[in-house]
Amino acid sequence: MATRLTIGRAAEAAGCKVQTIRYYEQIGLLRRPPRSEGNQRLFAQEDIRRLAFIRHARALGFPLQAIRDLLSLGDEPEQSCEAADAIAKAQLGDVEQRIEYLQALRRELKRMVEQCRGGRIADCRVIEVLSDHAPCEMFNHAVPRSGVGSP
Amino acid sequence: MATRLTIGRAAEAAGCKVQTIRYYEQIGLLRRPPRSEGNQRLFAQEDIRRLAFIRHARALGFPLQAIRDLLSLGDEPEQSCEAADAIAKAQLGDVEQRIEYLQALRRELKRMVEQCRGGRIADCRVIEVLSDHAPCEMFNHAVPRSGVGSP
DNA sequence: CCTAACACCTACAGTAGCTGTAAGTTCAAG
DNA sequence: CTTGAACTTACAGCTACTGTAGGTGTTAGG
Repeated sequence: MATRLTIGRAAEAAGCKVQTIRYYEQIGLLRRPPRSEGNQRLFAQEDIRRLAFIRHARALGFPLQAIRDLLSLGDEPEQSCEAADAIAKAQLGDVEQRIEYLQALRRELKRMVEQCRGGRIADCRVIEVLSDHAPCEMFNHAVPRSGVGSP
Repeated sequence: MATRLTIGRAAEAAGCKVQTIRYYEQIGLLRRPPRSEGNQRLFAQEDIRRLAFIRHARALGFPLQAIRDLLSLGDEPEQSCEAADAIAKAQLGDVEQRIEYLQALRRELKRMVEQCRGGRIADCRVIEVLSDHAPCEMFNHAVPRSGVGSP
């Protein structure tokens, strides 16, 4: 029951473009999958899961290098625990800062939507509220240049 | 006490590169600030706050268009309530999905760090856990192409 | 006052992470 | 066996920066 998928189905499953998958293969994030008689890629379920993981992590703004690090945790389960621990902890700290910031953003957006019920926007404090994190270095690795928005 | 900052100080304050600020000015995300005698930009505190907001939002993976929308909530407080409401609600939905996903990521990272205390990584389930969100369309606009990571 | 060092200026080229297009091949339905 | 969608490679183009070149402004020390 080796239900292998062609690249189009894989892309559909992961919610990304076909070219993105080929790109990930090219830069070594995904293995080079076996090919059909006619030279078409055939992806196993494991490939699809790995791809889905990459897409989710990208959607959250993790750069490919951080994703490479996270993936290495699963790829080399026999590597020293300290190394894995360091990667996981760094990502965890990053994730917690993101959550905190997003919760502040959510509070303010909710407040605005509430206020809107009453007619006009009196005072929009989105910027004030969300820019005042002065000493928070935020993330250690840079934000995706190209839209990490939504795939 | 108009404590205006030169571009270098502004960049330091916001945790970004000098060129990034000039870029934001160029694409109209930041106003063209007043200049000194010698033609150097002088940023007011309000500019810095706006810049800090943009950087935070970018670090979270929001594309510049979404940031433009958020900023417009503050820039045009007299705009129709329906328009503002639509923007705020769309962003709110996006933000809530991000929070949910990040919380799942946090749970799993914590689990790994816990497990790590015990010595070696027995079974790393990071990928399994985070790729199993099959039917979650996640975000509506694409992920930043270029690193939203950290600046 | 003069100069060295450093921050600023414009302009443009290069990078990451995709995304689209062109030109051609393969596969599955009818 | 044909038609058309899905695949192939290759390469150009996009977003959001980032770096570099070549020149000007600003400031600290002598």
